Amino acid sequence: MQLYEKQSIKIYNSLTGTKETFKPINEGHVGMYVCGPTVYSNVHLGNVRTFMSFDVIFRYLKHLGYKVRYVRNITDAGHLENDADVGEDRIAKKARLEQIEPMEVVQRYTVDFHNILNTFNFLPPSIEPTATGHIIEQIELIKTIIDNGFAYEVNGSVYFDVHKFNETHDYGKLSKRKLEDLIHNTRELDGQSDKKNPQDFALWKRAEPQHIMRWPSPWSDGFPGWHLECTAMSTKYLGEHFDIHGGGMDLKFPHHECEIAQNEAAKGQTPVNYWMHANMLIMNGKKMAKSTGNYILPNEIFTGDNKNITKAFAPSVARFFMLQAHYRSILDFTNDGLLASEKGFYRLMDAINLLKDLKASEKSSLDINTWKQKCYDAMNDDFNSPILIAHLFEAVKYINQIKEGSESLNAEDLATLKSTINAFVFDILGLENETSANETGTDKLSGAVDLLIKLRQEARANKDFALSDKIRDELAEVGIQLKDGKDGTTFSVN
RNA sequence: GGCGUCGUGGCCGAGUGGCUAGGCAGAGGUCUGCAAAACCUUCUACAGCGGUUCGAAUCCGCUCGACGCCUCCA
Repeated sequence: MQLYEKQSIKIYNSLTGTKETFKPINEGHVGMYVCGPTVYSNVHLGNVRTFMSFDVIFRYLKHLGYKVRYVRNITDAGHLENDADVGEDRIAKKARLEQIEPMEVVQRYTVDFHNILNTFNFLPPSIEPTATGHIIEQIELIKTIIDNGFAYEVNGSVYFDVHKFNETHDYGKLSKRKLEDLIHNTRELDGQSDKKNPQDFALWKRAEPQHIMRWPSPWSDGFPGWHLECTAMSTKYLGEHFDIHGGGMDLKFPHHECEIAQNEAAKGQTPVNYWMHANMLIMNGKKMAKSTGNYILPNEIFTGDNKNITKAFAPSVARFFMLQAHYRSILDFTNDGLLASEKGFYRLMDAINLLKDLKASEKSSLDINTWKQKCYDAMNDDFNSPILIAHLFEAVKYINQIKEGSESLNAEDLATLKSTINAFVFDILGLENETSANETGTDKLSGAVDLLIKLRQEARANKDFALSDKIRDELAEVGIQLKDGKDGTTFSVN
């Protein structure tokens, strides 16, 4: 029996605006697609937050025993800089500015992206396809959409006919927009356009002569449109109809709306059962923007080399900070918030480090199974990591109380506590125990500190408090804190 | 302007039609040679104005504000 047969998940579906009980198309299997980054610059911290939300969702689904195929693409083909139908794509622009090949840009920032995600302890997705690796699939998809009458060719470019599509389908159902409103609100753009209507979007663009990234197609030497790759790759690896599609809130319109339209136009069915959108990350109460300095690169969190923070933070601290907010809430990234999370995080880790020394009793005074189910209930309720963390702090209290002898657990309950807390903290939230990360050093260190603890104990027995305090205070200065308890002294490295 | 997502105590952040979120910070206590840690107890809330209801911070309406998309930016 798999865990998912006992734990019923509810997911907030952006399409319907309600929480729905999750039921996969094929029992025991989950197909999940998340829109990945465009690799033309360092990955945005907000993007990291979005992917972190789905990393935890991926981890939890796997924990429940689902066989999950998690597809997250890399956009390496470049998009037009605006919808005005003119201008160069973002990757080509970056390449021109830095005087390197477009694929060098792609390579550099793909490596950077993977490095950052590894540092944050992300699990790699099952498949990480690239847009340039699926040009043929995209061309085939365009052909189908043209054949079905929902796209037209003009001067070597192909556009999706939104007005035609809307006659028989509902364009705007995800973002709750009406085509009439879109028409009414569309601005007049200066550049001349081949489009029949401003709401139409490109499926294929003819490349200008200076455009480096280009592929042959039945219509022109050119490149695929902005929204097409996700449709092509999700269909290829997850099928025409799959379970979960995720991404940042900012992608809801037009990107995801267009994906739905492309799928319905090409395959005649809506592609996704559960649409999930992660909310934005802001900083100091405002939108992050390079131009105003209200900005931080993910890497600068680890080095502390940014004026918006006062010190460096461990990757797990930043991860813990982000997971203390629900994925559908706007999260404000602040130095004070990080400092508070850091203290809480290390308190959690200290308690976990105490677990291995806890001794089982004859009887249990705590109801561990109820607590365990509360942890599952939290994650089952639309992956509510903040509630889960609240329950984990409940366990911190348990652990400290057991250590002090005011509460007790029998062997079976103690084992349940250990396995549950390890599963949720490390496997599901993906945190790392920073304090004992380098095990080899820790063994030697603990031997040395244990000796100092023994010397201090002797000094205290002899009422030589000057010496005992010297040992305690000087260890504290190098970041080793002694903790006197009923059963002797332990220490933690900060 | 349109469409979304929101607006919770000193700070961060959950949740909910009537019953403790949690973290950080503050206060008191237990323990300690003194501290720290830990444990116990505890003070600050639900943007504003109306309405529905026996009862709303929770539902509805309006106002104000924030953030996102509509327009390059995750």
